[in-house]
Amino acid sequence: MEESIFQPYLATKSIFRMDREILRPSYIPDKLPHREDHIEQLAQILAQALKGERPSNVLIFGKTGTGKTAVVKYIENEFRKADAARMVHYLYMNCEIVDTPYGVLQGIGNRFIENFNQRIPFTGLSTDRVYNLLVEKLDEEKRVVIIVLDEIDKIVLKNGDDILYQLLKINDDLSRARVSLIGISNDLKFTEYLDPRVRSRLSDEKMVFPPYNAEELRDILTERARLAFDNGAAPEAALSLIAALAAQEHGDARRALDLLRVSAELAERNGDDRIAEEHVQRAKNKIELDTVIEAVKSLPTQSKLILLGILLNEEVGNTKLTTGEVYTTYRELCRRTGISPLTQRRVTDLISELDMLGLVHARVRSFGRGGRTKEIQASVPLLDVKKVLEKDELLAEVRGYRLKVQTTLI
DNA sequence: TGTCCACTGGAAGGGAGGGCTT
DNA sequence: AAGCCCTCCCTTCCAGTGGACA
Repeated sequence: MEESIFQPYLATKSIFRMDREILRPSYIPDKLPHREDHIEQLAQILAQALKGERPSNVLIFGKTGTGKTAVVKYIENEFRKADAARMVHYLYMNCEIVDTPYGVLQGIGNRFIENFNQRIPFTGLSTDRVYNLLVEKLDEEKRVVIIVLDEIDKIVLKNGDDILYQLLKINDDLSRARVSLIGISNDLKFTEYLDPRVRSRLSDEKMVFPPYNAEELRDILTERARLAFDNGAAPEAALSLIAALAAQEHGDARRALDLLRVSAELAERNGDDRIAEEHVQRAKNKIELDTVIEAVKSLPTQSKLILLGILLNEEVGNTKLTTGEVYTTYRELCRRTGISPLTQRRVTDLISELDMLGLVHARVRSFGRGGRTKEIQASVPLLDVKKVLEKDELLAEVRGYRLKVQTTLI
């Protein structure tokens, strides 16, 4: 066969044993190290459902990557196995993606509607209508419905607790079906935003998932590495390093697994047969940069313009900016690109969004007579991000544009 | 001690885009 | 076609504010 340019890459022997899905956070292994107790506790509560009774509502707390979602999905699989007759419906919903009351009701409802044409549309009906439709659908049969609301704090923060109130009292409107809720939150304080009645009904049972420490992370990595790699491809030293790095980042197991996967990919691409410390360090940098670049790419144009404005200032040595300065630069960029400018009020909000995404630092500071404003600073690598921004066709007019250096008088 | 700057961030509301109901 | 309803993105309006300075 003729040599193709792909040949060298195909020839390198993969250090992954089979598909690398095993290292993705979405993969649910048969064993979740250091979460056995939580699984058991949750199983005990939810087992009621198999007797046809409504289990208690559960609230689960824990930071990202502490295994909340994994445990909940694990239980879902167990229900699949145990409940052949499908009396128990277990449905998972992420409130960060579906973040409106309407969306949640619609999402739940559609799980019970097989006929595509009868599905609840994503807009158009009144929320009450959708609720009634949902009640009607659920009550068609005697069944127990367990609804998992992941990132439940997101929806409460945005829309208040009306939707939870509605879902909690849905059992009063049902005669045959029964509904239980499992809420998952990153934020321990989130119940403070709830109406006391909602709070007490929602948290019949509470569970807290503590962050993993380095040792526990190493166990998790070892377990996964055993499945994913051939012997020796992931030496203990490498796993320990990854565990240590991830433990520094608040014990996030998802981070640890990502780091392992990317380290392995880098080792493989390099033609090495095992993961070395160097691969781990490079993987760490790569992940950090990739995350930022992805976030920047998916920004709406207006936010890109604002971010570019902040970076252009940084380029000329102006690192700490006020809202006013950012807005002035932004207006200039709008003028040059022909994009119609937003009001300063809106731009403040967009700056706050950039802050939440971790792309800039913005904190409110008072300069006395100089007024009270945000102090804004980019927190992304200037050159890499600028390159990404300038790829946007809408920003073509300002490619290579530089700000004039301020002549400081003093 | 009070003033006053440059905003902040809440509230209300408009209107576009989507889609059902009658 | 007219009348609703929902969400998203945005504008307008504005009371409120931390702290350097007079």
